Amino acid sequence: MFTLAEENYLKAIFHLEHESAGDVSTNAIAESMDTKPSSVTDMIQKLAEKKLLVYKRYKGAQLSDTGRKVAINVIRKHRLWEVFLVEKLNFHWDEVHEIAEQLEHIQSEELITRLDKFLGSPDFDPHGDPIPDKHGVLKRTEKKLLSEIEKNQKGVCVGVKESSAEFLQYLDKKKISIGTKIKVLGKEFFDGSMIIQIGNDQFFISNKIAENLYVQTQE
Amino acid sequence: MFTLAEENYLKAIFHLEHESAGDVSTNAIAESMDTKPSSVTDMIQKLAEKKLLVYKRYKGAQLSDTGRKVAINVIRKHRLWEVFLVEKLNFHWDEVHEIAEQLEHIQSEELITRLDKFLGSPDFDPHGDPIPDKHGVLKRTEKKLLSEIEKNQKGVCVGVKESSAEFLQYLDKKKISIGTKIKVLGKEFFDGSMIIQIGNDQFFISNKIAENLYVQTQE
DNA sequence: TTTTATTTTTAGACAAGACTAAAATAAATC
DNA sequence: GATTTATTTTAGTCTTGTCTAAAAATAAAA
Repeated sequence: MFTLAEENYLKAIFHLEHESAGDVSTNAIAESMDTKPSSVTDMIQKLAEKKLLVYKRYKGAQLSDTGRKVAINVIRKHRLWEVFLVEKLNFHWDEVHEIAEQLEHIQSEELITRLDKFLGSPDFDPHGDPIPDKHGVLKRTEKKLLSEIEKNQKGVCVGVKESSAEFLQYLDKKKISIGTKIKVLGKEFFDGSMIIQIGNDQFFISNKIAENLYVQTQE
Repeated sequence: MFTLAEENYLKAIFHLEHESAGDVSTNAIAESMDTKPSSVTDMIQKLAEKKLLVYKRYKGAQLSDTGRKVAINVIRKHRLWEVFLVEKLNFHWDEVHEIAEQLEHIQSEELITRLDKFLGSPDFDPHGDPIPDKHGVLKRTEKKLLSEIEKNQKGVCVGVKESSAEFLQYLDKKKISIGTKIKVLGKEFFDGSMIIQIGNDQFFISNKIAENLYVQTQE
């Protein structure tokens, strides 16, 4: 249906639309896709002709409803494959992105339907990002940074803000992953550091960590 | 490492080399890949420059050792994914080819190592074709056509010769699939038809069926 | 051994998707 | 408001992989 390049552009534009309001600039797309602005102009003009986005010269791009649908479907596939790689093939959550970037372009509705079922229709990927359902509907999560949680409150780890390999490896060492339940036992005012409890273990974490970890607070 | 087109050419040439002896002709490749001979000439010249095959003008092509290694690796991936689709996602064996054609090009050694392990290192794909191991070694099967089996001999169904959707569906209806044990109870001389036993059921099959079903006779 | 037919290759063109260099537009500064 | 700076677009080129049409080599037939 759509080429690999087209799908990647739509996906990138979708993500950029959610990072800041308004139209997405040519330069922003170029930077996020590690390509040149002139190449981006070429492509968004083609995508505009195909009605996958709305484009005005010098004014940036904005996904159309159909364009958004395509983007969300690619993201759904990406995240489902990530679950597969981590849950079934025992990859670490910091190893799966590149492979999922390839798998997300496999064309077969039936495949994704069955994969979803096989995985138990997960709502979140291994990084805690929500997986859109068949109709593109995302489970809305009220996720906060761990640093925003008050003393004695609990939360479930649902993702990370900055996903550098070093940070993910730190979390791995501390046995923190998606679904890990965290309770804030104490919070230091002057530097934002915390004492937290995971299972029966209690330990200290710095503000830098707490500001990069998303948790979902229990209603 | 290699492009999608390159991998497909190498795979096609590998299969053609096993269908008949000698160099593989330009026309044969073109036909098997549903493309034009001139396109094939272009590509095999490029592949020859990359030392993936040996090519002499007007004399056809022949895979080099490295070319064969690449082809076998693609076939390994294709067949492992077919096992995954049938065993884990419950696809029918006549639905998986197209999807596996896409999945076979996913680039990640680690992925295939883990997929193989996850599937229990299968020796055969759902069509009964052998799956090359990590080093490209194929389990040698002494497979015969069912029509070649003598009365009172037994065999295990390992594959089909012509895999048209109609034929595969016929087999499905008769509950014949890979691993099915078949015993020849009687053989009619003049038309080659047979009475066979599968489990506790006995039934009649025509020569046309018997000539399209591969079985492995027990040593 | 010519002639004819078939196969294969070359030459030239095209689409997708990228690039560089230069021009056009918009934003920022004086 | 004029000018400098940054962003975006155009024009032209390149690579990959394909095609058509025509030429060249091989194989088959007379």
